[in-house]
Amino acid sequence: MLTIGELSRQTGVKIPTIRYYEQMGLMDAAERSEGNQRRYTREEQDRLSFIRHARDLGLTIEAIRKLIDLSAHPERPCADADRIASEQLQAVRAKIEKLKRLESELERIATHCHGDQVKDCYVIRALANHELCEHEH
Amino acid sequence: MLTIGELSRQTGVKIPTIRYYEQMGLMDAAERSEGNQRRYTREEQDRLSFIRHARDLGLTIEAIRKLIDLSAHPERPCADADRIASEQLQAVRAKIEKLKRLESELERIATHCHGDQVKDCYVIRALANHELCEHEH
DNA sequence: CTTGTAGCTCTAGTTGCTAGAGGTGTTACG
DNA sequence: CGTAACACCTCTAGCAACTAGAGCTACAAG
Ligand SMILES: [Zn+2]
Ligand SMILES: [Zn+2]
Ligand SMILES: [Zn+2]
Ligand SMILES: [Zn+2]
Repeated sequence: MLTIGELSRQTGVKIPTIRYYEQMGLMDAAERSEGNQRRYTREEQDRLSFIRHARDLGLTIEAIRKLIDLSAHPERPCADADRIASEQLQAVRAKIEKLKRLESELERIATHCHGDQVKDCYVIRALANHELCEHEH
Repeated sequence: MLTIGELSRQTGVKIPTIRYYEQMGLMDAAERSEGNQRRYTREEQDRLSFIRHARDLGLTIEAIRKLIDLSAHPERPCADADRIASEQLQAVRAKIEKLKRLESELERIATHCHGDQVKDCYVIRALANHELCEHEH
C-alpha cells in the first residue's frame, strides 16, 4: 500500500490533483488508514498512470471517464474508445492548423518593426489593423 | 454614439464580453445615457477592435493591457511592444511543437486498433502504457 | 515523548469568458 | 400619449482542470 505522497512520486501527479481526480470520479475513493489517510494499491497506481497519460495526450476528464468505464467491460466492443481517440486526433490537428495561421501573422508582426517609438511601432499598427493580415483568424 | 449592442455588431465582440473588458480595465468606463446605458464613441470602437484582434492572435488580457498603456505614450520607445509580440510568437511556436508531438502519438493510437473488443483495444493499451510511445510529452 | 514531515478538509483563486435572474430604459406604432 | 417589444442594467454563478492556502491531525524517527 502506498501513501498519497508515494503515489504522487511514482506517477508524477501532484497530491492535490490526485484528490481532485477522486472528487471527479476518475479515481475510486481510496481505502483509508486508521487515521483516515488514503492508501493506494498497485492497481490504483496503474489507473492513475493511465489518467496521467491520457491527460498528457490532451484528453478531457470526461473522455477519460468514458474510457475508464469502457475498460471495466472488456467484452464490449471498443468502437467508443477508438472514436474518442480519433476525435482527439482531429481536435489536435485543428488546433495545429489554427496555431500555424497565428504563427505566420505573428512572425510578420514581430519582425517588421524598425521604428523605435510607439507612434511608429509596427506591432501596434498591425494589431490595430487586421487589413494588414494575410489570413482570417 | 453607439449603444453596446451596435458596438457589439460592429466589432463582433459579444455584449457581456465588452462589459467584461471594461471590468478588466481594457476598455475605459463608457459614458452613460440619461437612463444609465453605455454609449460609445468611434475611438472606443477602434480600441475594442484592437483588443479583439489581439485576442484573436492569442495575446492575454494582461499583455493587451500593457500594449494599450504603451499606445497612450507615443513618444516612448516601443521595445516593450516588440517584446510582447515576439514572446507571443515563441509561445505559439512552443505550442505547435508540443501539439505535433501529440499528433504523431495520437495518429498511431487512433489508427492501430484492429480488435473489436475492449480487452484487445489498442487505444486502451496505448494509454495504459507510455512505453509504446515514441516521444515524451 | 517530542519533533518534523506528511496528510486531512474546505475554501477560494486562476483565465476568459458565458448564462441567467430580476429589474429598468428606449423606441416605434397606433 | 400609452403600451408592447426589445435592449440594456447589475449581480451572481458556472465552465475546465487544476493550484494554493488555512487550520488541523497522523505518523515515524530518535
Ligand atoms: Zn515597435
Ligand atoms: Zn488579423
Ligand atoms: Zn479499439
Ligand atoms: Zn506516451
